[in-house]
Amino acid sequence: MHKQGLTETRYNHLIAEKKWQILWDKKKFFEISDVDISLPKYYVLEMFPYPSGRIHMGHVRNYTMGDVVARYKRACGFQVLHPMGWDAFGMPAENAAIKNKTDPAKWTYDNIAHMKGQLLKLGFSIDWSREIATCDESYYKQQQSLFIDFYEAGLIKRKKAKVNWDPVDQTVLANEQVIEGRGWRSGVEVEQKELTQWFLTISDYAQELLEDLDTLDQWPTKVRLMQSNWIGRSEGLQIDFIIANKPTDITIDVLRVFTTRHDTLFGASFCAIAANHQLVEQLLNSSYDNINELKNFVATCQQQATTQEALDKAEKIGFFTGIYVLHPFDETKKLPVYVANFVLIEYGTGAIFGCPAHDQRDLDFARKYSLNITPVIQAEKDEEGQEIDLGKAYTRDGLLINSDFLNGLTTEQAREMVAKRLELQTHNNEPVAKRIVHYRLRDWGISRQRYWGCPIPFIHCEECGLLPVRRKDLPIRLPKNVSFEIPGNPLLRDEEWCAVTCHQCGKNAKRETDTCDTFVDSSWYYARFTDPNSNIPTDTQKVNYWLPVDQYIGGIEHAILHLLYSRFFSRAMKKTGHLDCKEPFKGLFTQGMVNHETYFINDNGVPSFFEPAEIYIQQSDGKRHAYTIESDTLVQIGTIEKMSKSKKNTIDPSDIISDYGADTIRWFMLSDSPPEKDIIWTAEGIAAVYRFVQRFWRLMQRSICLSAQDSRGFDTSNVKEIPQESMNILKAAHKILHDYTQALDSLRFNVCVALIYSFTNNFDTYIKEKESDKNLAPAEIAVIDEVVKIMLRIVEPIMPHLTHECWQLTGNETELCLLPWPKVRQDLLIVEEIVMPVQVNGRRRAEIIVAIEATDEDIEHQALEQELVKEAIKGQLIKRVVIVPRRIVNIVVGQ
RNA sequence: GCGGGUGUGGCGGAAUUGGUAGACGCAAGGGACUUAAAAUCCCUCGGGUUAAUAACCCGUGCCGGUUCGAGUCCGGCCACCCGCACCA
Repeated sequence: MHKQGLTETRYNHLIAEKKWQILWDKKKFFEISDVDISLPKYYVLEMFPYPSGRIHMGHVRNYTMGDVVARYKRACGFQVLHPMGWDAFGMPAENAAIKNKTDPAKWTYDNIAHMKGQLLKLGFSIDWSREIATCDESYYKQQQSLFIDFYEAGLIKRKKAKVNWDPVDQTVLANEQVIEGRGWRSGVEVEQKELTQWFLTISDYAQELLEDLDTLDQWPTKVRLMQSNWIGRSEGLQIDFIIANKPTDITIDVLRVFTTRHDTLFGASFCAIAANHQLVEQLLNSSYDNINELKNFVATCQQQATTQEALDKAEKIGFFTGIYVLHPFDETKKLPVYVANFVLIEYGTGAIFGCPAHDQRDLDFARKYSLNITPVIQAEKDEEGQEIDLGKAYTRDGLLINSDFLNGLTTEQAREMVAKRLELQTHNNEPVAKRIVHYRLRDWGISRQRYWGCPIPFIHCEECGLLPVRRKDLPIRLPKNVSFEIPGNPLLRDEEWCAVTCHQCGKNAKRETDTCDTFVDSSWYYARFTDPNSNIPTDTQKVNYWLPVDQYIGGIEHAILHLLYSRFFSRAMKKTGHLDCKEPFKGLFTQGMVNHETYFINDNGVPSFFEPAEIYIQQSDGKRHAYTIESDTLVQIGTIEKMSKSKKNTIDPSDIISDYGADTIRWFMLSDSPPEKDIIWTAEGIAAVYRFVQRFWRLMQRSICLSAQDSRGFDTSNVKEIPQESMNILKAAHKILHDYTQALDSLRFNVCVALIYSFTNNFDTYIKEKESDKNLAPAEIAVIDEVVKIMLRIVEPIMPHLTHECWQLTGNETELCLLPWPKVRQDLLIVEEIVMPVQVNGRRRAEIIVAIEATDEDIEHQALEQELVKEAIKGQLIKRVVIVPRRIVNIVVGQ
């Protein structure tokens, strides 16, 4: 291209993006076929998608961030693993099958094909040769093998337990999948059922999972905290209260309670047990007098709603059993035992002692049943010296009162003293109390009574009992052509599939019909990516080279579920010899959502929503008004919310890619908002980015046109021969390179974007001046060339197609994405002169330009010379002059 | 209730971690080019005093403190957001 012959062209994203995507794919730039374990590695991973059918903006934002990191790290010399796969098992495929009478497998693989096509158009630098879907036989075969290993190592158990049953989805749910008493998918209230289920023994790892959170210094504190709360460690005391008047037919002679407030033991005035406590069960099966009343009460408790509002309003009610227990320090004191609706069987021992003065629930209860309220902690006085409100339980620390030998001790000392004494006290040769650590974390129930999941590789033999399938018989494949017309688990009804011959005794046996929770599938996929075709779950050498994942990126919604399960899985896989790292994700980044405003009309109090595509916006008297395109009806502009089908405020990424291009959408996703915060999608915003894409293209065309002139081999390290203006732009470019690299290292993409905008403005001004200059000096040509190279290289991770297209204009042979990251020239960051603001008593009065080597005396002298400074000082005494090197001058004056 | 976070123009947000608050982008207003539109380019844009793009005053949720100097640190409030929760 020649300067005179230049006619600026518009950048055609449709042609350019297609061209580069084909080339990258053909040259396999992003595939790692032969791993060189002597190279430094970097594993960047984004949470793999569920193949719902279409890519949404959340995916685009997530994978754009990952791609920028991957491209950047490659340029920094790392061997980068950046794979993609599909979390492909799960309910939606089955629901679709029920609705449309399709095969879940076909539905899933069709969706994968479509979504992969969408992802390819975004130009992500993904190693597609490693693509896996969790519903692939080759994947779940290895998962079944892992399952058997875990079983043999005691990491999986089959046990009878109360589980959460979702009556709509007809399956069991893990505790983590129950939100406010409702199934996380179906939204209906879950029921409690006693079933024999498969459990992963995650609770054995509670302490380790908790402690090791401290090592995850590249995780958001928030996520670590959420996990810590979920594991819910509490140190307390388990105390056995001796039953004073044991009724006949009752085998229990002590009531075991758990408490963290044993310092308040002298304030105890009753005990309470859960409605489904063992003692209640025994009473119901005994010759107990009030058996009918008790039955009724238990029924009332079980009907109790578990929603938040209901719990807030629910009255504390109890039923006196007629049983009394002895106070462990004072046998003359007998505490009545109640069945109470606020005591949970799941927590602790399902029984408590109540201390009304220092626990709000106990106080409410005590008031209702006229039980003693004895304060045992001296309440602090408030600011006005008033005793703190007695209507409320005093739950803070303080000094002990009314507590015999504990009087005067602090709460902490009292706890220690109580524990010590009760540990020594015995009943039937057993210590009355034991210090225990209780965790909220329960074992992870993974049985699902569904078809579209990984079959659990076990058989039930009438003779031999429960047996794992032999390895050589793996995988246990899902049956094909299954009917979904009857509700419930199709596997259970498939007699042909269920019937097997026991490999041990040769008799008839039945296949296990439960499948794995899909969270099992996603708990180890990051390990499988390191060698997706291996005929064992992981290739030790490869998995240990690549793991841990250096940067994992995904949504905060997985803070507990997926991330906790994965942390457990890596430990379990370590124990069974499949890999050698405890923590699977070294760095974690949780990105914000993509939001959009909503449009609706009020239809008799019910909002009826419109898609952004159905709406146009007009401005009048400073306000925005929305109208429907179809009929010009005025609609209301609602709140800005997460894009969702129900609010119809979604934008299809594919439409944006065809209208504006992948680079535009990628740039938009990273601009403005910090990556951890939500971003607001606007039509104006995306149009503005597109303007920038065109502007950048024009600027690069013009710059490359200038730099194409002969620079006669000028070397820009000859700084003395570079004219001032060009020197300034070269320095600015290196400063941007420096700042940009720093921002990228800390994933502050929005700052990167702003830096590029800013520098583009400067460079544009500079190029305009140089274009009017007929005879550019070789030094100037060389500077333009260097600046263009830096710009293109650093923008490439975000807008790879556009920058490759520009790079092609320079005539360089090597593809841009293969070039190393530019080195910051430290000599160019050094400034000779600095602008220093001069303050008088902290108020800025003037600015001085000083040489870098200027002494404090020089600076002070120059500062005091300023007219405005003189005026501000006028008549006052200079007390002190603060000079912060390279920053600021502050003159402190006074009378 | 417990735990955590956030608060900066009309909006999204910068601010070298204690050193010129408002970078950059959006929106808005004005202008140039054009028959017109699109596209592009230029200017203004926190509030106030002012002829002024001279200078000064106020200004980072509120009150106070530390400091030569506070958006940044400390104490106390207020508001909003998120997570957990009859957890003993």
